[in-house]
Amino acid sequence: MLQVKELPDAEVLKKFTKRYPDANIEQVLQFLTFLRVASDLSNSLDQFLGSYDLLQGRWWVLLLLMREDDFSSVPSTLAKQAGVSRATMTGLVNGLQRDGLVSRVTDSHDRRQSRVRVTAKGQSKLDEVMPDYYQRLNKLMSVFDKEQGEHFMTLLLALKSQRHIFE
Amino acid sequence: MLQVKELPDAEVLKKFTKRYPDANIEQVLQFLTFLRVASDLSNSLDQFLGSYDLLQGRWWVLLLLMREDDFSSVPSTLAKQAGVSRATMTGLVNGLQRDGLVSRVTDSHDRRQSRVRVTAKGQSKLDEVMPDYYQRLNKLMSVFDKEQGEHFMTLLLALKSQRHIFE
DNA sequence: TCATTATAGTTAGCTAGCTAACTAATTGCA
DNA sequence: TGCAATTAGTTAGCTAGCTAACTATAATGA
Repeated sequence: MLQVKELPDAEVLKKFTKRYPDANIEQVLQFLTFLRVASDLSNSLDQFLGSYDLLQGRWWVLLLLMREDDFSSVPSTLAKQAGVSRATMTGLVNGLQRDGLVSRVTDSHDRRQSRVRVTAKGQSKLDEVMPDYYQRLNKLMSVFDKEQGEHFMTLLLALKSQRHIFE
Repeated sequence: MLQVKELPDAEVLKKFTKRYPDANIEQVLQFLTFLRVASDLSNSLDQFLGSYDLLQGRWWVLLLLMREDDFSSVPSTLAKQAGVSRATMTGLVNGLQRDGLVSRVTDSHDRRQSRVRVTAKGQSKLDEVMPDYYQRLNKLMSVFDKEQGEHFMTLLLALKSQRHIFE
């Protein structure tokens, strides 16, 4: 993820505008600020999760498993839900298994599949993390009042609808 | 970067709210949507840059070098500006050098330092990419009118000011 | 002066993403 | 029925981050 600390200043932008006349300074700053704030927050979240020996990838796998009634799922489904490749999911599950947070169960009618289940240790890990997470999230998002929060969502969804433009 | 495809639906959120009473559904959705739209756009940008054999890391190094009057800088400065470690910068410069987009110049009074300079090939690479980039960025950000764009920035900066909460 | 401290760059080894290629198992259809 | 196509999971090898440790050089201060 983009992580530029020094956004271009006025002088630099002027230089670039000269070389590349299509540049629109406001738009560039809005876009870069958007990516930058998001990556800063994402890194902060990782730092927070790191204090519980988790990172976003592993944390999400645990959360996806907790959604299920029997606290278990299959890797390919998890991969789709998490938006990562099956290969990546193999790695995430390996790490979680090594730490004792999930277990692999081969009990299945389809012998290509394996099931992944959150262990008791995995559940108590989440029970430690989540209250702290929700309290911090509450503080964070309280910078917006109700109207601002809704407007923020509207703007985000408008931007999202245009993501094909870079493809 | 967080990349969850399936944001929690109402039923799942209800289940979580039961287990973790501090959860505030609107806030969770706003936060996750924010990270998700940003990571989608970041991935789209990478796809776009990939069509020019670049990725964000390398692209930013080239841009940082183009800011300089003599098109050159030193790795440690580049690392600070790009917000990556010196080790990561070594790797980025290696890749760029292998592709002939930058060169390393050891000409220096401080023999610990080396200078990195954009080559003519690197400059023409950017001259290919940037007009296309600015045109697409223009289309993307045109979903916002002037007022919306300014409001978006205000909201982003408010959120940014709270990033310490997860640390 | 010269020993300590700080800085620059690299290397090694980690996480976490990717694609492509592989094995095993299942499904589907001629 | 049996072969082809599909699916599930893993592995190998890539990019791009990180920290920690290392070498070389420069700066500092007793």
